[in-house]
Amino acid sequence: MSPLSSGLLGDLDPTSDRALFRQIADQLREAIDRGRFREGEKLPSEAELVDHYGVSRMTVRNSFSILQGEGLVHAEHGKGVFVRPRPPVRRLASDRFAWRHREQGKSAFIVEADAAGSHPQVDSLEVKEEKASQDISTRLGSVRRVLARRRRYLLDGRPVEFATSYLPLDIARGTPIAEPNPGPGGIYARLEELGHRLDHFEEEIRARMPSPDEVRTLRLAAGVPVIHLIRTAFDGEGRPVEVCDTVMAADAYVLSYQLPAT
Amino acid sequence: MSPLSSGLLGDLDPTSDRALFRQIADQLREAIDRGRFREGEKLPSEAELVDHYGVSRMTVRNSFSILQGEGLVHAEHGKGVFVRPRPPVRRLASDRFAWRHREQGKSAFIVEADAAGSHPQVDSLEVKEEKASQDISTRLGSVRRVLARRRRYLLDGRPVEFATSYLPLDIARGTPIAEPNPGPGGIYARLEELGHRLDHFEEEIRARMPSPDEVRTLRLAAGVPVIHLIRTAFDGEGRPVEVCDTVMAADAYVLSYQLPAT
DNA sequence: CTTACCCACTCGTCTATACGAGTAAGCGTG
DNA sequence: CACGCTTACTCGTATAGACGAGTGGGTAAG
Repeated sequence: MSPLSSGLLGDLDPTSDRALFRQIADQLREAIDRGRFREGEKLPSEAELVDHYGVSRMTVRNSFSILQGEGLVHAEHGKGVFVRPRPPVRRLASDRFAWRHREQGKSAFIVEADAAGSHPQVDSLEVKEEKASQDISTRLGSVRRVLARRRRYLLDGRPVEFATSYLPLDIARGTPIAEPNPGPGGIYARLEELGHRLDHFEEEIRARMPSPDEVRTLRLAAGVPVIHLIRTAFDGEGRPVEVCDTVMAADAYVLSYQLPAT
Repeated sequence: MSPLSSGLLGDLDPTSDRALFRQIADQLREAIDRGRFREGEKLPSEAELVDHYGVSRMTVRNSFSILQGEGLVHAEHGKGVFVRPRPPVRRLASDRFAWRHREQGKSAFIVEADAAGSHPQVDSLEVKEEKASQDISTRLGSVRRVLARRRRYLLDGRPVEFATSYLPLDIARGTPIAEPNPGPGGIYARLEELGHRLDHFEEEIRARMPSPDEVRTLRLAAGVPVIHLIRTAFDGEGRPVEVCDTVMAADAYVLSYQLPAT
Protein backbone atom coordinates (compact mmCIF):
# COMPACT_ATOMS: atom_id res chain seq x y z
CA MET A 1 0.00 0.00 0.00
CA SER A 2 1.33 3.43 -0.85
CA PRO A 3 2.11 5.76 2.04
CA LEU A 4 -0.53 8.11 0.69
CA SER A 5 -3.48 5.78 0.60
CA SER A 6 -2.66 4.39 4.02
CA GLY A 7 -3.78 7.46 5.92
CA LEU A 8 -0.24 8.43 6.76
CA LEU A 9 -0.95 11.96 5.66
CA GLY A 10 -4.24 13.69 6.28
CA ASP A 11 -6.23 16.34 4.47
CA LEU A 12 -5.86 20.08 4.28
CA ASP A 13 -8.16 22.59 5.92
CA PRO A 14 -8.81 25.28 3.29
CA THR A 15 -10.61 27.44 5.85
CA SER A 16 -7.60 27.53 8.15
CA ASP A 17 -5.49 30.66 8.51
CA ARG A 18 -2.45 28.49 8.11
CA ALA A 19 -1.15 28.49 4.55
CA LEU A 20 -1.58 25.27 2.59
CA PHE A 21 2.15 24.72 2.17
CA ARG A 22 2.61 25.11 5.92
CA GLN A 23 -0.11 22.57 6.62
CA ILE A 24 1.58 20.15 4.26
CA ALA A 25 4.95 20.79 5.90
CA ASP A 26 3.35 20.26 9.32
CA GLN A 27 1.96 16.89 8.30
CA LEU A 28 5.22 15.73 6.79
CA ARG A 29 7.18 16.95 9.82
CA GLU A 30 4.90 15.13 12.18
CA ALA A 31 5.11 11.95 10.12
CA ILE A 32 8.90 12.17 10.26
CA ASP A 33 8.94 12.92 13.99
CA ARG A 34 6.71 9.96 14.66
CA GLY A 35 9.04 7.74 12.70
CA ARG A 36 6.51 7.01 9.94
CA PHE A 37 9.36 7.94 7.61
CA ARG A 38 12.71 6.71 8.81
CA GLU A 39 16.16 8.23 8.37
CA GLY A 40 17.28 8.04 4.76
CA GLU A 41 13.82 7.00 3.64
CA LYS A 42 12.25 8.62 0.60
CA LEU A 43 9.25 10.88 1.05
CA PRO A 44 6.39 10.81 -1.44
CA SER A 45 7.38 12.54 -4.67
CA GLU A 46 6.16 16.01 -5.55
CA ALA A 47 3.76 14.56 -8.09
CA GLU A 48 2.29 12.14 -5.56
CA LEU A 49 1.71 14.92 -3.05
CA VAL A 50 0.17 17.11 -5.75
CA ASP A 51 -2.32 14.31 -6.42
CA HIS A 52 -2.92 13.55 -2.77
CA TYR A 53 -3.56 17.11 -1.63
CA GLY A 54 -4.98 18.49 -4.85
CA VAL A 55 -2.64 21.48 -4.86
CA SER A 56 -0.20 22.81 -7.40
CA ARG A 57 3.37 21.65 -7.58
CA MET A 58 4.82 24.95 -6.35
CA THR A 59 2.80 24.59 -3.17
CA VAL A 60 4.28 21.18 -2.52
CA ARG A 61 7.77 22.42 -3.33
CA ASN A 62 7.23 25.29 -0.94
CA SER A 63 6.49 22.88 1.87
CA PHE A 64 9.59 20.87 1.04
CA SER A 65 11.67 24.01 1.15
CA ILE A 66 10.45 24.67 4.69
CA LEU A 67 11.52 21.22 5.83
CA GLN A 68 14.85 21.68 4.08
CA GLY A 69 15.39 24.92 5.93
CA GLU A 70 14.77 23.06 9.17
CA GLY A 71 17.39 20.52 8.19
CA LEU A 72 14.85 17.69 8.30
CA VAL A 73 15.01 16.55 4.68
CA HIS A 74 17.23 16.94 1.65
CA ALA A 75 16.39 16.64 -2.05
CA GLU A 76 18.40 14.66 -4.56
CA HIS A 77 17.99 15.65 -8.16
CA GLY A 78 16.47 12.82 -10.18
CA LYS A 79 15.94 10.61 -7.12
CA GLY A 80 13.59 12.16 -4.61
CA VAL A 81 13.36 13.89 -1.25
CA PHE A 82 14.75 11.97 1.70
CA VAL A 83 14.70 12.21 5.46
CA ARG A 84 18.13 13.51 6.36
CA PRO A 85 20.08 10.92 8.31
CA ARG A 86 21.78 12.16 11.44
CA PRO A 87 25.47 11.57 10.86
CA PRO A 88 27.61 10.17 13.64
CA VAL A 89 28.81 13.05 15.75
CA ARG A 90 32.32 13.77 16.81
CA ARG A 91 32.59 14.52 20.48
CA LEU A 92 35.17 17.15 21.34
CA ALA A 93 36.11 17.01 24.99
CA SER A 94 37.64 19.99 26.71
CA ASP A 95 40.65 17.92 27.74
CA ARG A 96 41.49 17.05 24.14
CA PHE A 97 44.68 19.08 24.37
CA ALA A 98 45.84 17.49 27.56
CA TRP A 99 49.38 16.20 27.60
CA ARG A 100 48.48 12.56 27.53
CA HIS A 101 46.72 13.02 24.19
CA ARG A 102 49.77 14.66 22.73
CA GLU A 103 52.37 12.03 23.43
CA GLN A 104 51.55 9.86 20.48
CA GLY A 105 52.81 10.03 16.93
CA LYS A 106 49.54 10.63 15.23
CA SER A 107 47.28 13.65 15.45
CA ALA A 108 44.36 13.61 17.84
CA PHE A 109 41.94 13.62 14.93
CA ILE A 110 43.41 10.49 13.36
CA VAL A 111 43.70 8.58 16.62
CA GLU A 112 40.18 9.37 17.68
CA ALA A 113 38.65 8.53 14.29
CA ASP A 114 40.51 5.22 14.12
CA ALA A 115 39.18 4.37 17.54
CA ALA A 116 35.64 5.16 16.40
CA GLY A 117 36.06 2.88 13.43
CA SER A 118 35.75 5.61 10.82
CA HIS A 119 38.16 6.54 8.09
CA PRO A 120 39.87 9.88 8.81
CA GLN A 121 41.51 12.09 6.24
CA VAL A 122 43.15 15.51 6.17
CA ASP A 123 43.46 17.53 2.98
CA SER A 124 43.69 21.05 1.59
CA LEU A 125 46.92 21.45 3.44
CA GLU A 126 48.31 24.90 3.00
CA VAL A 127 51.07 26.50 4.98
CA LYS A 128 52.11 30.03 4.19
CA GLU A 129 53.02 33.40 5.57
CA GLU A 130 50.43 36.11 5.12
CA LYS A 131 49.14 39.41 6.40
CA ALA A 132 47.16 39.05 9.61
CA SER A 133 43.53 40.14 9.51
CA GLN A 134 42.47 42.81 11.96
CA ASP A 135 40.87 40.23 14.24
CA ILE A 136 43.77 37.78 14.20
CA SER A 137 46.24 40.58 14.76
CA THR A 138 44.33 41.74 17.82
CA ARG A 139 44.12 38.26 19.25
CA LEU A 140 47.83 37.60 18.76
CA GLY A 141 48.79 40.92 20.27
CA SER A 142 49.27 43.26 17.31
CA VAL A 143 51.33 41.26 14.90
CA ARG A 144 51.35 42.28 11.26
CA ARG A 145 52.23 39.05 9.51
CA VAL A 146 51.55 35.47 10.55
CA LEU A 147 52.17 31.89 9.58
CA ALA A 148 48.85 30.38 8.51
CA ARG A 149 48.27 26.63 8.51
CA ARG A 150 45.04 25.62 6.77
CA ARG A 151 43.63 22.11 6.62
CA ARG A 152 40.34 20.33 6.12
CA TYR A 153 39.29 17.26 8.07
CA LEU A 154 37.14 14.49 6.62
CA LEU A 155 35.46 11.46 8.17
CA ASP A 156 34.61 8.61 5.82
CA GLY A 157 34.97 10.99 2.92
CA ARG A 158 32.71 13.64 4.38
CA PRO A 159 34.25 17.03 5.19
CA VAL A 160 33.41 17.91 8.77
CA GLU A 161 35.76 20.68 9.75
CA PHE A 162 37.92 23.38 8.24
CA ALA A 163 40.59 24.94 10.40
CA THR A 164 43.26 27.59 10.15
CA SER A 165 46.01 28.09 12.71
CA TYR A 166 47.75 31.44 12.91
CA LEU A 167 51.13 31.86 14.60
CA PRO A 168 53.38 34.87 15.03
CA LEU A 169 56.34 34.71 12.62
CA ASP A 170 58.94 35.20 15.35
CA ILE A 171 57.76 31.94 16.88
CA ALA A 172 57.06 29.79 13.86
CA ARG A 173 59.37 30.87 11.05
CA GLY A 174 62.10 28.40 10.23
CA THR A 175 60.81 25.78 12.68
CA PRO A 176 59.04 22.46 12.00
CA ILE A 177 55.80 24.38 12.55
CA ALA A 178 56.31 25.96 9.14
CA GLU A 179 56.55 22.52 7.53
CA PRO A 180 53.49 20.85 6.03
CA ASN A 181 53.93 18.01 8.50
CA PRO A 182 55.03 19.38 11.85
CA GLY A 183 55.73 15.93 13.26
CA PRO A 184 54.36 13.81 16.12
CA GLY A 185 52.09 15.58 18.57
CA GLY A 186 51.33 18.42 16.16
CA ILE A 187 52.25 22.05 16.52
CA TYR A 188 51.46 22.17 20.22
CA ALA A 189 54.21 19.64 20.85
CA ARG A 190 56.59 21.71 18.70
CA LEU A 191 55.66 24.89 20.54
CA GLU A 192 56.55 23.26 23.84
CA GLU A 193 59.87 22.05 22.45
CA LEU A 194 60.63 25.58 21.34
CA GLY A 195 60.24 26.70 24.93
CA HIS A 196 56.71 28.01 24.75
CA ARG A 197 55.13 26.11 27.59
CA LEU A 198 51.39 26.13 26.98
CA ASP A 199 49.53 27.44 29.97
CA HIS A 200 45.89 27.65 28.99
CA PHE A 201 43.49 27.99 26.08
CA GLU A 202 40.59 30.31 25.49
CA GLU A 203 37.79 29.16 23.22
CA GLU A 204 35.06 31.32 21.72
CA ILE A 205 32.03 29.59 20.26
CA ARG A 206 29.43 30.91 17.89
CA ALA A 207 26.82 29.24 15.71
CA ARG A 208 25.45 30.66 12.46
CA MET A 209 24.40 29.71 8.97
CA PRO A 210 27.31 29.00 6.64
CA SER A 211 28.54 31.31 3.91
CA PRO A 212 28.33 29.97 0.34
CA ASP A 213 32.07 29.31 0.57
CA GLU A 214 31.62 27.19 3.67
CA VAL A 215 28.74 25.31 2.05
CA ARG A 216 31.14 24.36 -0.74
CA THR A 217 34.12 23.49 1.40
CA LEU A 218 32.16 21.42 3.90
CA ARG A 219 29.63 20.15 1.34
CA LEU A 220 26.87 21.21 3.70
CA ALA A 221 23.25 20.28 3.11
CA ALA A 222 20.56 22.94 3.38
CA GLY A 223 19.52 23.62 6.94
CA VAL A 224 22.84 22.71 8.54
CA PRO A 225 24.44 25.50 10.59
CA VAL A 226 28.11 25.75 11.40
CA ILE A 227 29.85 26.01 14.73
CA HIS A 228 32.55 28.64 14.62
CA LEU A 229 35.24 28.07 17.23
CA ILE A 230 38.16 30.41 17.81
CA ARG A 231 40.81 29.08 20.15
CA THR A 232 43.72 31.09 21.47
CA ALA A 233 46.66 29.33 23.11
CA PHE A 234 48.60 31.21 25.78
CA ASP A 235 52.07 30.50 27.14
CA GLY A 236 53.22 30.82 30.75
CA GLU A 237 53.72 34.57 30.47
CA GLY A 238 50.21 35.08 29.18
CA ARG A 239 51.39 35.70 25.66
CA PRO A 240 49.11 34.38 22.88
CA VAL A 241 51.17 31.99 20.78
CA GLU A 242 48.54 30.59 18.45
CA VAL A 243 45.03 31.34 17.25
CA CYS A 244 43.06 28.53 15.65
CA ASP A 245 39.96 29.42 13.68
CA THR A 246 37.71 26.41 13.10
CA VAL A 247 34.46 26.06 11.21
CA MET A 248 32.63 22.79 11.87
CA ALA A 249 29.55 21.21 10.31
CA ALA A 250 27.18 21.54 13.25
CA ASP A 251 25.47 18.22 12.60
CA ALA A 252 28.76 16.40 13.03
CA TYR A 253 29.83 17.76 16.40
CA VAL A 254 29.06 17.89 20.06
CA LEU A 255 31.41 20.02 22.14
CA SER A 256 31.91 19.07 25.73
CA TYR A 257 33.50 21.11 28.51
CA GLN A 258 34.39 20.42 32.12
CA LEU A 259 34.25 23.48 34.33
CA PRO A 260 35.40 23.75 37.91
CA ALA A 261 32.84 25.27 40.29
CA THR A 262 35.56 27.44 41.80
CA MET B 1 19.28 58.10 -7.77
CA SER B 2 17.76 54.71 -7.21
CA PRO B 3 20.04 51.89 -6.12
CA LEU B 4 19.15 50.11 -9.31
CA SER B 5 20.11 52.75 -11.81
CA SER B 6 23.34 53.50 -9.99
CA GLY B 7 25.08 50.33 -11.05
CA LEU B 8 24.83 48.83 -7.60
CA LEU B 9 23.54 45.62 -9.09
CA GLY B 10 24.78 44.22 -12.37
CA ASP B 11 23.23 42.15 -15.10
CA LEU B 12 22.53 38.46 -15.37
CA ASP B 13 24.42 36.04 -17.58
CA PRO B 14 21.76 33.88 -19.25
CA THR B 15 24.42 31.58 -20.68
CA SER B 16 25.84 30.77 -17.25
CA ASP B 17 25.28 27.42 -15.62
CA ARG B 18 24.35 29.26 -12.48
CA ALA B 19 20.61 29.64 -12.09
CA LEU B 20 19.21 33.14 -12.49
CA PHE B 21 17.89 33.31 -8.93
CA ARG B 22 21.32 32.29 -7.64
CA GLN B 23 22.99 35.00 -9.68
CA ILE B 24 20.57 37.54 -8.25
CA ALA B 25 21.18 36.24 -4.73
CA ASP B 26 24.93 36.43 -5.35
CA GLN B 27 24.72 40.06 -6.42
CA LEU B 28 22.56 41.05 -3.48
CA ARG B 29 24.79 39.16 -1.05
CA GLU B 30 27.88 40.85 -2.40
CA ALA B 31 26.23 44.26 -2.20
CA ILE B 32 25.35 43.57 1.42
CA ASP B 33 28.82 42.24 2.26
CA ARG B 34 30.38 45.33 0.73
CA GLY B 35 28.17 47.52 2.84
CA ARG B 36 26.25 48.96 -0.13
CA PHE B 37 23.18 48.07 1.88
CA ARG B 38 23.60 48.68 5.57
CA GLU B 39 22.11 46.84 8.53
CA GLY B 40 18.39 47.46 8.78
CA GLU B 41 18.34 49.07 5.34
CA LYS B 42 15.65 48.15 2.85
CA LEU B 43 16.60 46.20 -0.25
CA PRO B 44 14.96 46.99 -3.60
CA SER B 45 11.42 45.66 -3.70
CA GLU B 46 10.48 42.54 -5.60
CA ALA B 47 8.83 44.65 -8.30
CA GLU B 48 11.94 46.80 -8.72
CA LEU B 49 14.16 43.75 -9.10
CA VAL B 50 11.72 42.19 -11.55
CA ASP B 51 12.04 45.34 -13.67
CA HIS B 52 15.79 45.60 -13.26
CA TYR B 53 16.63 42.02 -14.14
CA GLY B 54 13.75 41.32 -16.47
CA VAL B 55 12.77 38.10 -14.69
CA SER B 56 9.54 36.90 -13.17
CA ARG B 57 8.57 37.64 -9.62
CA MET B 58 8.98 34.05 -8.44
CA THR B 59 12.60 34.16 -9.55
CA VAL B 60 13.25 37.24 -7.46
CA ARG B 61 11.41 35.73 -4.50
CA ASN B 62 13.50 32.62 -4.88
CA SER B 63 16.68 34.64 -4.54
CA PHE B 64 15.32 36.38 -1.46
CA SER B 65 14.51 33.04 0.07
CA ILE B 66 18.15 31.99 -0.35
CA LEU B 67 19.35 35.07 1.48
CA GLN B 68 16.76 34.49 4.19
CA GLY B 69 18.02 30.96 4.66
CA GLU B 70 21.50 32.37 5.11
CA GLY B 71 20.18 34.69 7.77
CA LEU B 72 21.27 37.75 5.80
CA VAL B 73 17.90 39.40 5.29
CA HIS B 74 14.36 39.24 6.61
CA ALA B 75 11.08 40.20 4.96
CA GLU B 76 8.38 42.30 6.58
CA HIS B 77 4.92 41.97 5.15
CA GLY B 78 3.74 45.23 3.64
CA LYS B 79 7.06 46.97 4.21
CA GLY B 80 9.90 45.33 2.34
CA VAL B 81 12.96 43.14 2.67
CA PHE B 82 15.64 44.39 5.01
CA VAL B 83 19.24 43.57 5.84
CA ARG B 84 19.06 41.75 9.13
CA PRO B 85 20.74 43.75 11.88
CA ARG B 86 23.18 41.87 14.05
CA PRO B 87 21.79 42.05 17.57
CA PRO B 88 24.11 42.70 20.47
CA VAL B 89 25.51 39.41 21.66
CA ARG B 90 25.57 38.10 25.16
CA ARG B 91 28.94 36.77 26.15
CA LEU B 92 28.82 33.74 28.41
CA ALA B 93 32.13 33.19 30.15
CA SER B 94 33.04 29.80 31.56
CA ASP B 95 33.53 31.29 35.02
CA ARG B 96 29.97 32.59 35.12
CA PHE B 97 29.15 30.16 37.92
CA ALA B 98 32.12 31.08 40.02
CA TRP B 99 31.44 31.92 43.63
CA ARG B 100 32.04 35.60 43.32
CA HIS B 101 29.21 35.88 40.80
CA ARG B 102 26.83 34.11 43.15
CA GLU B 103 27.19 36.26 46.23
CA GLN B 104 24.82 38.96 45.10
CA GLY B 105 21.10 39.19 45.50
CA LYS B 106 20.15 39.28 41.85
CA SER B 107 20.57 36.57 39.26
CA ALA B 108 23.59 36.60 36.99
CA PHE B 109 21.40 37.36 34.00
CA ILE B 110 19.91 40.49 35.54
CA VAL B 111 23.20 41.81 36.87
CA GLU B 112 24.98 41.32 33.61
CA ALA B 113 22.22 42.86 31.48
CA ASP B 114 21.98 45.89 33.76
CA ALA B 115 25.71 46.35 33.41
CA ALA B 116 25.41 46.19 29.63
CA GLY B 117 22.71 48.84 29.70
CA SER B 118 19.96 46.61 28.37
CA HIS B 119 16.63 45.82 29.92
CA PRO B 120 16.48 42.24 31.19
CA GLN B 121 13.33 40.27 31.83
CA VAL B 122 12.46 36.73 32.86
CA ASP B 123 9.09 35.18 32.13
CA SER B 124 7.25 31.92 31.49
CA LEU B 125 8.19 30.85 34.94
CA GLU B 126 7.01 27.37 35.65
CA VAL B 127 8.06 25.14 38.51
CA LYS B 128 6.61 21.69 38.79
CA GLU B 129 7.28 18.06 39.44
CA GLU B 130 7.16 15.79 36.43
CA LYS B 131 8.32 12.52 34.95
CA ALA B 132 11.93 12.62 33.84
CA SER B 133 12.61 12.03 30.16
CA GLN B 134 14.90 9.15 29.27
CA ASP B 135 17.80 11.52 28.65
CA ILE B 136 17.33 13.57 31.82
CA SER B 137 16.92 10.42 33.87
CA THR B 138 20.20 9.05 32.56
CA ARG B 139 22.06 12.27 33.23
CA LEU B 140 20.75 12.54 36.78
CA GLY B 141 21.55 8.91 37.54
CA SER B 142 18.30 7.04 36.96
CA VAL B 143 15.74 9.14 38.70
CA ARG B 144 12.10 8.69 37.75
CA ARG B 145 10.58 12.02 38.69
CA VAL B 146 12.20 15.44 38.84
CA LEU B 147 11.53 19.02 39.77
CA ALA B 148 11.52 21.08 36.57
CA ARG B 149 12.12 24.84 36.60
CA ARG B 150 11.35 26.48 33.26
CA ARG B 151 11.99 30.11 32.39
CA ARG B 152 12.52 32.35 29.41
CA TYR B 153 15.03 35.19 29.32
CA LEU B 154 14.50 38.39 27.35
CA LEU B 155 16.76 41.33 26.57
CA ASP B 156 15.06 44.60 25.65
CA GLY B 157 11.90 42.67 24.98
CA ARG B 158 13.53 40.13 22.72
CA PRO B 159 13.52 36.48 23.86
CA VAL B 160 17.07 35.17 23.72
CA GLU B 161 17.09 32.00 25.77
CA PHE B 162 14.78 29.33 27.09
CA ALA B 163 16.02 27.14 29.90
CA THR B 164 14.81 24.25 32.00
CA SER B 165 16.54 23.02 35.14
CA TYR B 166 15.89 19.49 36.34
CA LEU B 167 16.63 18.41 39.90
CA PRO B 168 16.11 15.10 41.71
CA LEU B 169 13.10 15.27 44.01
CA ASP B 170 15.01 14.04 47.05
CA ILE B 171 17.17 17.13 46.78
CA ALA B 172 14.71 19.80 45.75
CA ARG B 173 11.29 18.90 47.18
CA GLY B 174 10.15 21.10 50.00
CA THR B 175 13.14 23.44 49.70
CA PRO B 176 13.32 27.04 48.40
CA ILE B 177 14.42 25.46 45.11
CA ALA B 178 10.82 24.37 44.57
CA GLU B 179 9.63 27.97 44.98
CA PRO B 180 9.15 30.23 41.96
CA ASN B 181 11.76 32.57 43.39
CA PRO B 182 14.54 30.55 45.02
CA GLY B 183 16.13 33.64 46.55
CA PRO B 184 19.47 35.43 46.22
CA GLY B 185 22.18 33.60 44.32
CA GLY B 186 19.72 31.31 42.59
CA ILE B 187 19.37 27.57 42.97
CA TYR B 188 23.12 26.97 43.05
CA ALA B 189 23.36 29.00 46.24
CA ARG B 190 20.45 27.01 47.69
CA LEU B 191 22.07 23.72 46.71
CA GLU B 192 25.21 24.68 48.58
CA GLU B 193 23.20 25.67 51.65
CA LEU B 194 21.52 22.28 51.55
CA GLY B 195 24.93 20.67 51.83
CA HIS B 196 25.46 19.87 48.17
CA ARG B 197 28.82 21.49 47.61
CA LEU B 198 29.15 22.03 43.88
CA ASP B 199 32.32 20.52 42.55
CA HIS B 200 32.25 20.92 38.81
CA PHE B 201 30.01 21.35 35.78
CA GLU B 202 29.88 19.52 32.50
CA GLU B 203 28.52 21.34 29.47
CA GLU B 204 27.51 19.80 26.16
CA ILE B 205 27.05 22.10 23.20
CA ARG B 206 25.25 21.49 19.94
CA ALA B 207 24.01 23.79 17.20
CA ARG B 208 21.06 23.09 14.93
CA MET B 209 18.09 24.68 13.26
CA PRO B 210 15.21 25.40 15.63
CA SER B 211 11.99 23.42 15.80
CA PRO B 212 8.77 25.31 14.99
CA ASP B 213 8.16 25.46 18.75
CA GLU B 214 11.49 27.10 19.36
CA VAL B 215 10.89 29.54 16.52
CA ARG B 216 7.73 30.62 18.31
CA THR B 217 9.14 30.76 21.82
CA LEU B 218 12.28 32.66 20.84
CA ARG B 219 10.61 34.61 18.02
CA LEU B 220 13.44 33.56 15.74
CA ALA B 221 13.89 35.00 12.27
CA ALA B 222 14.49 32.69 9.34
CA GLY B 223 18.09 31.57 9.05
CA VAL B 224 18.91 31.81 12.75
CA PRO B 225 20.14 28.55 14.33
CA VAL B 226 19.97 27.74 18.01
CA ILE B 227 22.71 26.75 20.40
CA HIS B 228 21.61 23.86 22.56
CA LEU B 229 23.53 23.67 25.82
CA ILE B 230 23.08 20.93 28.40
CA ARG B 231 24.84 21.54 31.69
CA THR B 232 25.14 19.00 34.47
CA ALA B 233 26.23 20.12 37.93
CA PHE B 234 28.08 17.60 40.11
CA ASP B 235 28.63 17.65 43.86
CA GLY B 236 31.76 16.63 45.72
CA GLU B 237 30.91 12.93 45.56
CA GLY B 238 30.48 13.08 41.81
CA ARG B 239 26.71 12.88 42.05
CA PRO B 240 24.77 14.89 39.45
CA VAL B 241 22.53 17.31 41.32
CA GLU B 242 21.11 19.36 38.48
CA VAL B 243 20.74 19.25 34.72
CA CYS B 244 20.02 22.50 32.91
CA ASP B 245 18.79 22.31 29.33
CA THR B 246 19.14 25.61 27.51
CA VAL B 247 18.18 26.68 24.00
CA MET B 248 19.66 29.99 22.90
CA ALA B 249 19.12 32.16 19.85
CA ALA B 250 22.50 31.69 18.19
CA ASP B 251 22.70 35.24 16.92
CA ALA B 252 22.52 36.56 20.45
CA TYR B 253 25.33 34.58 22.05
CA VAL B 254 29.03 33.96 22.14
CA LEU B 255 30.18 31.26 24.52
CA SER B 256 33.63 31.56 25.97
CA TYR B 257 35.66 28.94 27.81
CA GLN B 258 38.98 28.93 29.59
CA LEU B 259 40.79 25.61 29.48
CA PRO B 260 43.91 24.64 31.39
CA ALA B 261 46.63 23.09 29.22
CA THR B 262 47.12 20.34 31.78
C1' DC C 1 -7.29 70.59 12.38
C1' DT C 2 -8.56 65.90 12.90
C1' DT C 3 -10.53 61.85 11.43
C1' DA C 4 -11.71 58.36 8.15
C1' DC C 5 -11.18 56.50 4.00
C1' DC C 6 -8.86 55.27 -0.15
C1' DC C 7 -5.10 53.93 -2.77
C1' DA C 8 -0.60 52.61 -3.98
C1' DC C 9 2.91 49.77 -2.72
C1' DT C 10 4.74 46.01 -0.18
C1' DC C 11 5.20 40.89 0.55
C1' DG C 12 2.31 36.25 1.01
C1' DT C 13 -0.05 32.55 -1.19
C1' DC C 14 -1.54 29.79 -4.97
C1' DT C 15 -2.47 28.07 -9.73
C1' DA C 16 -1.07 26.39 -14.28
C1' DT C 17 2.33 25.48 -17.51
C1' DA C 18 6.71 24.59 -19.69
C1' DC C 19 11.17 22.85 -20.39
C1' DG C 20 15.69 21.11 -18.60
C1' DA C 21 18.51 17.72 -16.38
C1' DG C 22 19.81 13.77 -13.39
C1' DT C 23 18.62 8.76 -12.40
C1' DA C 24 17.54 4.12 -13.07
C1' DA C 25 15.55 0.43 -15.19
C1' DG C 26 14.12 -1.95 -19.28
C1' DC C 27 14.98 -3.33 -23.84
C1' DG C 28 17.11 -4.20 -28.01
C1' DT C 29 21.21 -4.76 -30.58
C1' DG C 30 25.70 -6.32 -31.45
C1' DC D 1 26.67 -11.26 -22.01
C1' DA D 2 27.83 -6.30 -22.59
C1' DC D 3 26.75 -2.05 -24.27
C1' DG D 4 23.95 1.80 -25.60
C1' DC D 5 19.45 3.68 -26.32
C1' DT D 6 14.90 4.80 -24.88
C1' DT D 7 11.71 5.95 -21.52
C1' DA D 8 9.58 7.14 -17.37
C1' DC D 9 10.14 9.25 -13.23
C1' DT D 10 12.53 12.42 -10.24
C1' DC D 11 13.65 17.35 -8.86
C1' DG D 12 15.37 22.19 -10.80
C1' DT D 13 14.35 26.39 -13.04
C1' DA D 14 11.47 29.84 -14.95
C1' DT D 15 7.27 32.28 -16.74
C1' DA D 16 2.67 34.64 -16.26
C1' DG D 17 -1.11 35.61 -13.79
C1' DA D 18 -4.31 36.13 -9.87
C1' DC D 19 -5.88 37.40 -5.40
C1' DG D 20 -5.06 38.47 -0.45
C1' DA D 21 -3.30 41.12 3.33
C1' DG D 22 -0.35 44.45 5.91
C1' DT D 23 1.52 49.35 5.74
C1' DG D 24 1.65 54.06 5.17
C1' DG D 25 0.71 58.29 2.91
C1' DG D 26 -2.50 61.41 0.83
C1' DT D 27 -6.90 63.18 0.43
C1' DA D 28 -11.55 64.31 1.30
C1' DA D 29 -15.03 64.82 4.70
C1' DG D 30 -16.33 66.31 9.13
